[in-house]
Amino acid sequence: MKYIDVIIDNKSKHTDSFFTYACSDDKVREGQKVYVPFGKGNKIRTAYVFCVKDELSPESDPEKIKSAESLDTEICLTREMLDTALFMTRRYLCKTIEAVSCFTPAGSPSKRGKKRVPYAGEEGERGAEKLLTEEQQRALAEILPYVKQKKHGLFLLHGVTGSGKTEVYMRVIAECVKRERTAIMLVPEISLTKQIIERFFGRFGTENIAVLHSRLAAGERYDEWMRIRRGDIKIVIGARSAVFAPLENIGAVILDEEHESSYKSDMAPKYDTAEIAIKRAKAYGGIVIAGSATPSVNTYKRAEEGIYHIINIKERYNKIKLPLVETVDMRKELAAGNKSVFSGKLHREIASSLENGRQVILFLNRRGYSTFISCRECGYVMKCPDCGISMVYHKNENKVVCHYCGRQENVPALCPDCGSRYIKYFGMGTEKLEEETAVAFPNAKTARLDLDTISRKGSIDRILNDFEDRKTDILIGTQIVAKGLDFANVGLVGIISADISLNIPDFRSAEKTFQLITQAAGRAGRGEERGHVIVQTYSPEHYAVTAAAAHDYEAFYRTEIKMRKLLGYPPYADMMQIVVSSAEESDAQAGADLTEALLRRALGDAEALNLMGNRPAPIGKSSGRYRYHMILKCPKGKRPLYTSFIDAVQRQIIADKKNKFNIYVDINPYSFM
DNA sequence: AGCACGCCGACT
DNA sequence: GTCGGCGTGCTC
Repeated sequence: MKYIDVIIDNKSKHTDSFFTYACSDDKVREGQKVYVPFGKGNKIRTAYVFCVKDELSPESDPEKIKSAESLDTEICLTREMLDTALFMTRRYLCKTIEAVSCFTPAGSPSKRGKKRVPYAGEEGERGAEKLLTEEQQRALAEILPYVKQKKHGLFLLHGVTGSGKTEVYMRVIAECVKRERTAIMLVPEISLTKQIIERFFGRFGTENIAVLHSRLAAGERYDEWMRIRRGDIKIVIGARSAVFAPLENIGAVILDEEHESSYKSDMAPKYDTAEIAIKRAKAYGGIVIAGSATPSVNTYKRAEEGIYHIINIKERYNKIKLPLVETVDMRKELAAGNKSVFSGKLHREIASSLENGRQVILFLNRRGYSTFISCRECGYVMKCPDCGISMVYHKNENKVVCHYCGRQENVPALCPDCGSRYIKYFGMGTEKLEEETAVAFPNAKTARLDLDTISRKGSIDRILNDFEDRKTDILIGTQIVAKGLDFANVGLVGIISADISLNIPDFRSAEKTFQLITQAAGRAGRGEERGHVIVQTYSPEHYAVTAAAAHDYEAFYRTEIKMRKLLGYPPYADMMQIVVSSAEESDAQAGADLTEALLRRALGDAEALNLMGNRPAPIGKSSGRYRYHMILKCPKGKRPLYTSFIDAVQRQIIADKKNKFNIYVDINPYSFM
């Protein structure tokens, strides 16, 4: 007879703790999926074993102990997976079962006996190993000894677009496979990664790779999980959830485009993929490689501190020159009487590109509906005096609002800076841009690529194929067009407005702008001819714009890190968003007030100064529930302390069943809406 | 979260 | 009398 401590698979916050069962089957192991009777009705529920004991611990009451019903002999997690799940529970303040569920396959075995290989017949250059550039060789010389010696290490591969980072990843993975170790290749968005996947299939063979993507049916997912767990598969490719692949002896985890926001989960558990990757790799003496042309400020800071080894790749393949990036000052355009979306320069360049038979990409990053208040005369942008963040125009109330602290102001009739009456709110989306493009270039064929046009299944491939086949001349799109697309015939990239991302109400706005300009610019001139990029902006002197135009990451980083330090933003702090929601507005507000009071008491007078907000969240109502939020700025190094306070408050609130509101925490959310 | 228990009002 | 409303409390 064994005794097992299990976590029950149900959604309740009230049962998020260990329960002890007797188990007559001696084959039971830690990590095993089991079925146990639970609650008054003894309904059979799924559970996961965290601990197997021979004796009942003295504090548990033998009278109360029930017996486990049966074992699931198929599914058993490893100790490392359990430990990583527990790490997540502490770090992200999620329920243990939520963390465990990341590691377990949903569903049951696929009914269809044979699994179809999704990319069959699309094998690339089989086995073709490209010759390495000097810089790639140096990168590998630094990384491979870690793999060979089974030594844990973190690497930041900082290389411009087209510098051959993927070849470095593949060589590292080949070394892992050679040593009977495994590897995880993470990409931000699997649907935009066909080229990388095909190269991997070509190099390693389809039978050795599992590609995990959201299109997999539950049964297929289960089958893939089993294939990986059995050890049949050594290489896993996928988006962020692939970091939980049931591999053992992990030699390397690679995060390609590490700066991408999709590596932060926005659903519970709200984990940071890089942190999971590091935790898991470390357990096996494996390495983590974060690769990007525009590393996140957080990661670069950690590289400066020596936590990551930084490896630079400065040269592009075949020494293709980086594109020429020119900035157009839109204030001068207005002064010259041009009110169109196209500056004179961009208009001329588009016309001449089309004449020469070359294609054009127009990029407009219109995220959500955010608009901003700006003076067309002097470039002044209305910012919250408390938060230093751009304020957003709310049409309903006709007010200007800071989405960070909730501060409201009236719409100014005149520019507070220069007194001009040309102060206006702006809003231009890709749809309108497409219309205006059609008017300006009536002979050109245009296509639009954004969330609205790709929602239909397969339409993304059609749009991209048409562009590839030169059936369209001008491709207009949001961030999607800036990411990883590779068209040899694109000579010109126009960034319609760098100001949109610059003025979003977020402390990362400069970072996002630098990344977007750099990534979009990387789409130009991937063939033989040098590409040309035109950036239109009302803030041509902003450091994010000038640094991106000069292809100078260091210059951007130095300015940005100073600002972050000054304002106490990440990486000098963790931003903890606490959201209270309820079906009734009054309950949500009362809940937020109670949460705030409890938190202030737990934090003490000094630390409570870092608790800001407690007001309706910018998105004040979502799926019928009213939302309030507050933000706790946690200074570097105090994260365990602060999370323990929040955890205690959360438990206290949950314990009182009279409370009619929900509370959740998102640590370093990507968006504070 | 479920689910059962239990203490009140409405109805055959 | 008894059927069922949902407030309360517990789950190894």
